[in-house]
Amino acid sequence: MGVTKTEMFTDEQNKISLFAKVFGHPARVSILQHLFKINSCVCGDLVNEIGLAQPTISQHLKELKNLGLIKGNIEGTSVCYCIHKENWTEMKRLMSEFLNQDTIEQQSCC
Amino acid sequence: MGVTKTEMFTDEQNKISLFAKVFGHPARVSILQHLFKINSCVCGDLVNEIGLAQPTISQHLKELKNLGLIKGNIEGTSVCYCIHKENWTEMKRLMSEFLNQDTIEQQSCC
DNA sequence: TTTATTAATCGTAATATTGCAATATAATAA
DNA sequence: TTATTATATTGCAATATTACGATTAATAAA
Repeated sequence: MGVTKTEMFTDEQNKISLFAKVFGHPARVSILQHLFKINSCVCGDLVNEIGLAQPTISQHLKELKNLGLIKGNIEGTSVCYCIHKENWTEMKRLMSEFLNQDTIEQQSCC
Repeated sequence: MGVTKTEMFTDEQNKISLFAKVFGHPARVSILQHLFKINSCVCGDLVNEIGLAQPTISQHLKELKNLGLIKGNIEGTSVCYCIHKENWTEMKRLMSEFLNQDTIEQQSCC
Protein backbone atom coordinates (compact mmCIF):
# COMPACT_ATOMS: atom_id res chain seq x y z
CA MET A 1 0.00 0.00 0.00
CA GLY A 2 1.63 3.29 1.05
CA VAL A 3 -1.26 5.04 -0.62
CA THR A 4 -3.37 7.48 1.35
CA LYS A 5 -7.11 6.82 1.27
CA THR A 6 -8.16 10.39 0.55
CA GLU A 7 -11.71 9.43 -0.41
CA MET A 8 -12.70 8.83 3.20
CA PHE A 9 -11.90 12.38 4.24
CA THR A 10 -13.36 15.80 3.59
CA ASP A 11 -11.89 18.21 1.07
CA GLU A 12 -10.81 20.42 3.93
CA GLN A 13 -9.01 17.61 5.71
CA ASN A 14 -7.24 16.62 2.51
CA LYS A 15 -6.29 20.22 1.76
CA ILE A 16 -4.88 20.77 5.24
CA SER A 17 -2.82 17.60 4.99
CA LEU A 18 -1.50 18.52 1.54
CA PHE A 19 -0.23 21.89 2.76
CA ALA A 20 1.16 20.31 5.91
CA LYS A 21 2.91 17.64 3.89
CA VAL A 22 4.80 20.20 1.84
CA PHE A 23 5.98 21.80 5.09
CA GLY A 24 6.97 18.35 6.30
CA HIS A 25 10.50 18.61 4.99
CA PRO A 26 13.15 20.93 6.50
CA ALA A 27 14.55 21.83 3.08
CA ARG A 28 11.21 23.24 2.00
CA VAL A 29 10.82 25.07 5.31
CA SER A 30 14.28 26.51 4.78
CA ILE A 31 13.56 27.57 1.20
CA LEU A 32 10.41 29.40 2.27
CA GLN A 33 12.15 31.13 5.18
CA HIS A 34 14.89 32.27 2.84
CA LEU A 35 12.39 33.65 0.34
CA PHE A 36 10.64 35.56 3.13
CA LYS A 37 13.90 36.88 4.55
CA ILE A 38 15.08 38.21 1.21
CA ASN A 39 11.54 39.47 0.55
CA SER A 40 12.10 39.54 -3.17
CA CYS A 41 12.93 37.26 -6.04
CA VAL A 42 15.78 34.89 -5.46
CA CYS A 43 17.69 33.73 -8.47
CA GLY A 44 20.14 30.91 -8.17
CA ASP A 45 21.61 31.14 -4.71
CA LEU A 46 19.11 28.73 -3.18
CA VAL A 47 21.40 25.84 -4.06
CA ASN A 48 24.34 27.53 -2.32
CA GLU A 49 22.19 28.65 0.61
CA ILE A 50 20.90 25.15 1.36
CA GLY A 51 23.43 22.33 1.21
CA LEU A 52 21.60 19.98 -1.12
CA ALA A 53 22.35 19.14 -4.74
CA GLN A 54 20.81 21.23 -7.51
CA PRO A 55 18.36 18.54 -8.74
CA THR A 56 17.15 18.03 -5.19
CA ILE A 57 16.47 21.71 -4.66
CA SER A 58 14.77 21.91 -8.03
CA GLN A 59 12.46 19.08 -7.01
CA HIS A 60 11.54 20.77 -3.72
CA LEU A 61 10.87 24.03 -5.55
CA LYS A 62 8.59 22.17 -7.93
CA GLU A 63 6.50 20.84 -5.06
CA LEU A 64 6.15 24.32 -3.57
CA LYS A 65 5.20 25.66 -6.97
CA ASN A 66 2.65 22.89 -7.55
CA LEU A 67 0.83 23.91 -4.39
CA GLY A 68 0.96 27.53 -5.49
CA LEU A 69 2.99 28.76 -2.53
CA ILE A 70 5.78 30.19 -4.68
CA LYS A 71 6.07 31.51 -8.19
CA GLY A 72 9.01 31.57 -10.57
CA ASN A 73 9.87 34.18 -13.16
CA ILE A 74 12.34 33.39 -15.89
CA GLU A 75 15.00 36.08 -15.98
CA GLY A 76 17.57 35.38 -18.63
CA THR A 77 19.25 32.06 -17.94
CA SER A 78 18.11 31.94 -14.37
CA VAL A 79 14.71 31.63 -12.70
CA CYS A 80 13.70 33.93 -9.89
CA TYR A 81 11.50 32.57 -7.18
CA CYS A 82 9.38 34.36 -4.64
CA ILE A 83 6.45 33.74 -2.32
CA HIS A 84 2.98 33.82 -3.83
CA LYS A 85 1.55 36.13 -1.17
CA GLU A 86 -2.13 35.77 -2.03
CA ASN A 87 -2.00 32.00 -1.97
CA TRP A 88 0.08 32.06 1.19
CA THR A 89 -2.60 34.13 2.90
CA GLU A 90 -5.28 31.70 1.79
CA MET A 91 -3.27 28.71 3.01
CA LYS A 92 -2.65 30.49 6.30
CA ARG A 93 -6.37 30.95 6.87
CA LEU A 94 -6.94 27.23 6.46
CA MET A 95 -4.02 26.18 8.66
CA SER A 96 -4.74 28.77 11.35
CA GLU A 97 -8.30 27.60 11.70
CA PHE A 98 -7.00 24.09 12.21
CA LEU A 99 -4.32 25.14 14.69
CA ASN A 100 -6.65 27.38 16.69
CA GLN A 101 -9.26 24.74 17.39
CA ASP A 102 -8.08 24.65 20.99
CA THR A 103 -9.24 28.18 21.72
CA ILE A 104 -12.92 27.40 21.25
CA GLU A 105 -13.56 25.94 24.70
CA GLN A 106 -11.45 24.74 27.60
CA GLN A 107 -12.33 21.80 29.79
CA SER A 108 -9.83 19.04 29.35
CA CYS A 109 -10.48 15.85 31.26
CA CYS A 110 -7.22 13.91 31.33
CA MET B 1 17.87 7.14 -0.38
CA GLY B 2 14.53 8.40 1.00
CA VAL B 3 16.31 9.66 4.09
CA THR B 4 16.01 13.31 5.07
CA LYS B 5 19.32 15.11 5.70
CA THR B 6 18.28 16.74 8.96
CA GLU B 7 21.85 17.66 9.90
CA MET B 8 21.95 20.49 7.37
CA PHE B 9 19.02 22.31 8.95
CA THR B 10 18.41 24.16 12.18
CA ASP B 11 16.60 22.60 15.13
CA GLU B 12 13.72 24.96 14.49
CA GLN B 13 13.42 23.97 10.84
CA ASN B 14 13.49 20.29 11.77
CA LYS B 15 10.91 20.79 14.52
CA ILE B 16 8.55 22.66 12.22
CA SER B 17 8.83 19.95 9.59
CA LEU B 18 8.22 17.19 12.13
CA PHE B 19 4.99 18.79 13.34
CA ALA B 20 3.93 19.53 9.77
CA LYS B 21 4.66 15.97 8.76
CA VAL B 22 2.30 14.58 11.37
CA PHE B 23 -0.42 16.87 10.02
CA GLY B 24 0.43 15.64 6.54
CA HIS B 25 -2.10 12.83 6.60
CA PRO B 26 -5.86 13.40 6.50
CA ALA B 27 -6.53 10.60 9.01
CA ARG B 28 -4.43 12.36 11.63
CA VAL B 29 -6.08 15.68 10.84
CA SER B 30 -9.44 13.98 11.24
CA ILE B 31 -8.47 12.33 14.55
CA LEU B 32 -7.36 15.65 15.99
CA GLN B 33 -10.49 17.46 14.81
CA HIS B 34 -12.62 14.76 16.41
CA LEU B 35 -10.76 15.02 19.71
CA PHE B 36 -11.26 18.78 19.69
CA LYS B 37 -14.94 18.51 18.79
CA ILE B 38 -15.66 16.06 21.59
CA ASN B 39 -13.44 18.15 23.87
CA SER B 40 -12.87 15.24 26.24
CA CYS B 41 -11.41 11.78 26.29
CA VAL B 42 -12.45 9.56 23.46
CA CYS B 43 -12.44 5.85 24.07
CA GLY B 44 -12.82 3.46 21.20
CA ASP B 45 -15.07 5.16 18.70
CA LEU B 46 -12.20 6.63 16.69
CA VAL B 47 -12.08 3.47 14.60
CA ASN B 48 -15.80 3.75 13.83
CA GLU B 49 -15.60 7.50 13.29
CA ILE B 50 -12.84 7.25 10.69
CA GLY B 51 -13.16 4.49 8.14
CA LEU B 52 -9.75 2.87 8.52
CA ALA B 53 -8.84 -0.45 10.12
CA GLN B 54 -8.04 -0.63 13.80
CA PRO B 55 -4.28 -1.27 13.42
CA THR B 56 -4.06 1.71 11.05
CA ILE B 57 -5.75 4.07 13.48
CA SER B 58 -3.62 2.72 16.29
CA GLN B 59 -0.51 3.52 14.27
CA HIS B 60 -1.67 7.09 13.56
CA LEU B 61 -2.48 7.58 17.23
CA LYS B 62 1.01 6.42 18.12
CA GLU B 63 2.58 9.05 15.88
CA LEU B 64 0.44 11.79 17.43
CA LYS B 65 1.39 10.52 20.88
CA ASN B 66 5.10 10.35 20.01
CA LEU B 67 5.04 14.05 19.16
CA GLY B 68 3.19 14.78 22.39
CA LEU B 69 0.11 16.23 20.75
CA ILE B 70 -2.28 13.76 22.39
CA LYS B 71 -2.26 11.67 25.52
CA GLY B 72 -3.89 8.34 26.28
CA ASN B 73 -5.31 7.15 29.57
CA ILE B 74 -5.99 3.47 30.10
CA GLU B 75 -9.55 3.00 31.32
CA GLY B 76 -10.35 -0.64 31.80
CA THR B 77 -10.01 -2.47 28.53
CA SER B 78 -10.12 0.69 26.47
CA VAL B 79 -7.78 3.65 26.14
CA CYS B 80 -9.08 7.19 26.24
CA TYR B 81 -7.36 9.78 24.12
CA CYS B 82 -7.44 13.54 24.31
CA ILE B 83 -5.47 16.56 23.15
CA HIS B 84 -2.39 17.50 25.15
CA LYS B 85 -3.35 21.18 25.42
CA GLU B 86 -0.05 22.52 26.76
CA ASN B 87 1.98 20.85 24.02
CA TRP B 88 -0.57 21.91 21.42
CA THR B 89 -0.13 25.53 22.51
CA GLU B 90 3.62 25.23 22.25
CA MET B 91 3.41 23.64 18.81
CA LYS B 92 1.02 26.36 17.74
CA ARG B 93 3.49 29.07 18.70
CA LEU B 94 6.16 27.49 16.51
CA MET B 95 3.88 26.93 13.54
CA SER B 96 2.21 30.34 13.78
CA GLU B 97 5.55 32.09 13.71
CA PHE B 98 6.38 30.18 10.55
CA LEU B 99 3.02 30.86 8.92
CA ASN B 100 3.01 34.55 9.82
CA GLN B 101 6.34 35.38 8.25
CA ASP B 102 4.48 37.18 5.50
CA THR B 103 3.18 39.89 7.80
CA ILE B 104 6.63 41.29 8.61
CA GLU B 105 7.01 43.44 5.49
CA GLN B 106 5.28 43.80 2.17
CA GLN B 107 7.03 44.56 -1.07
CA SER B 108 6.75 41.64 -3.41
CA CYS B 109 8.49 41.96 -6.73
CA CYS B 110 7.03 39.35 -9.03
C1' DT C 1 -11.17 -20.37 34.64
C1' DT C 2 -13.12 -19.34 30.27
C1' DT C 3 -14.68 -16.06 27.14
C1' DA C 4 -15.33 -11.58 25.31
C1' DT C 5 -13.60 -6.92 24.37
C1' DT C 6 -10.27 -3.49 23.25
C1' DA C 7 -6.09 -1.78 21.72
C1' DA C 8 -1.11 -2.59 20.58
C1' DT C 9 2.31 -4.97 17.94
C1' DC C 10 4.20 -7.82 14.18
C1' DG C 11 4.83 -8.87 9.55
C1' DT C 12 4.33 -7.73 5.01
C1' DA C 13 2.88 -5.74 0.47
C1' DA C 14 2.24 -1.62 -2.14
C1' DT C 15 3.39 2.86 -2.86
C1' DA C 16 5.73 7.40 -1.83
C1' DT C 17 9.66 10.21 -0.79
C1' DT C 18 14.38 11.69 -0.79
C1' DG C 19 18.65 12.51 -2.97
C1' DC C 20 21.76 12.70 -6.63
C1' DA C 21 24.44 11.53 -11.05
C1' DA C 22 23.67 12.02 -15.67
C1' DT C 23 21.47 14.29 -19.07
C1' DA C 24 18.48 17.59 -21.35
C1' DT C 25 16.86 22.20 -22.18
C1' DA C 26 17.00 27.07 -22.70
C1' DA C 27 18.98 31.50 -22.78
C1' DT C 28 22.95 34.34 -23.15
C1' DA C 29 27.92 35.41 -24.38
C1' DA C 30 31.84 35.00 -27.20
C1' DT D 1 27.87 28.86 -34.49
C1' DT D 2 29.87 27.40 -30.34
C1' DA D 3 30.66 27.75 -25.60
C1' DT D 4 28.81 28.90 -21.10
C1' DT D 5 25.57 29.23 -17.47
C1' DA D 6 21.37 28.07 -14.98
C1' DT D 7 17.64 25.19 -14.19
C1' DA D 8 14.66 21.12 -15.23
C1' DT D 9 14.06 16.28 -16.13
C1' DT D 10 15.18 11.38 -16.08
C1' DG D 11 16.43 7.26 -13.91
C1' DC D 12 17.50 4.87 -10.09
C1' DA D 13 18.80 3.26 -5.30
C1' DA D 14 17.75 3.66 -0.47
C1' DT D 15 14.52 4.47 2.81
C1' DA D 16 9.87 5.87 4.64
C1' DT D 17 4.96 5.64 4.80
C1' DT D 18 0.45 3.61 4.55
C1' DA D 19 -2.67 -0.01 5.27
C1' DC D 20 -4.26 -4.19 7.07
C1' DG D 21 -4.51 -9.34 8.43
C1' DA D 22 -2.93 -12.02 12.08
C1' DT D 23 -1.54 -12.17 16.52
C1' DT D 24 -0.72 -10.73 21.22
C1' DA D 25 -1.64 -8.58 25.74
C1' DA D 26 -4.55 -6.96 29.18
C1' DT D 27 -8.67 -6.28 31.47
C1' DA D 28 -13.67 -7.30 32.25
C1' DA D 29 -17.57 -10.30 32.39
C1' DA D 30 -19.65 -14.83 32.82
